[in-house]
Amino acid sequence: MTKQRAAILEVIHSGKFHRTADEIFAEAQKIYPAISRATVYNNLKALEEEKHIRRIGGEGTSARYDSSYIPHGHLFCTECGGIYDFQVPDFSELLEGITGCDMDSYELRIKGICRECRK
Amino acid sequence: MTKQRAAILEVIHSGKFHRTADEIFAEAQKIYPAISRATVYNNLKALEEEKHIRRIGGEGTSARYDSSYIPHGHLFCTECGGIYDFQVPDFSELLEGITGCDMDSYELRIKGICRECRK
DNA sequence: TAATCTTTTTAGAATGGTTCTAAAAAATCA
DNA sequence: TGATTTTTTAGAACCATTCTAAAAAGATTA
Repeated sequence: MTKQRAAILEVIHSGKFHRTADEIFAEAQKIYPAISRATVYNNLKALEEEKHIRRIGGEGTSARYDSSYIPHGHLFCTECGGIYDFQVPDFSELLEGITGCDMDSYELRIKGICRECRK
Repeated sequence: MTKQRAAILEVIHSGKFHRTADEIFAEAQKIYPAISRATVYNNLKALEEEKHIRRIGGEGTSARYDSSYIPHGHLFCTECGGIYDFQVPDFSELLEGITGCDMDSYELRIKGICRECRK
C-alpha cells in the first residue's frame, strides 16, 4: 500500500459519489501534493480489477467512479445530468438463467427525469 | 433524408450489431464513398436523440451502437470481449416505483463469462 | 543493514475517439 | 427561381486516457 494509493482510497471513500478521474486527482493532490495523474489512472484501473470500485462510463464524457462494486442501479437524469444510485432486487439467478453466463456483476441503467427535476 | 443518412441507416439495419462509429463509417463509405466521418458522428448522435438507436459506451474503448432502442440487456464477456443482447422482463413499473423518476428507457448490463467461453 | 529485485510513481509525450470549424453543397421553402 | 436553412465535408482541435522511460519506493533475502 503506497502513500498515493492510500490517498486515492481516502478520496474515494469520502465526499460525493460518481466523481471523474480528474476530480479524484484534484482531491488526492490535497492529501499528497506530488501525486501524478497517471498514478490516479493506474490505481483506478487496478481498484476496478480488484472489484473495489466500479467504473461508470459517462456517455460521451469522462468516466465516473462509483465507490461500490455491489450491483445496483444508476439513474442518468436527462434534465440535470446527475447520476443517482438506487437499489434493485437481487436479479442474479434470474439473469444467469436467461443468459447462461457465469456472472460477475450487473448494473441497471435508467435514462429519465429524476424526481427532483419532475417538480 | 439525405443520401448520407440513408446510407448510415442502411448500415445500421444490416449486418452485425454493436459496431463502432468507425466501423459504421467504413461500411457507409461502401455505399456513399464521399461520406465524411463527421457526418457519421452527427447522424449517430441525432439518431440516438430521436431514439432510433442506442449508444453503448464501450468501457474504456470506443462507443458502440445498438440498432434497437427498446430496453434490453447486454452481456459484456470478460473473456472474449463480446457484447451479447438478451431479453429481460418488463421492469418499467418496478423501476419507476423504486426511483420515482419519469423513465425514458433502461438497460441492464452484465459483466461475466458468456456461455460459449464457459465451455 | 546492505544488496538485490520488483513494483509503483512520475512528468510529459503520444494516442485516438470524438467534436469543432468554416466553407461548400444540398435540401427546403416562398 | 431566389432566399433561407440544414447538412455535409475535410481537417484541425480537443481532451480523456494510455504509454514511456527513468527515478523512487517497497519488498525480499542474506
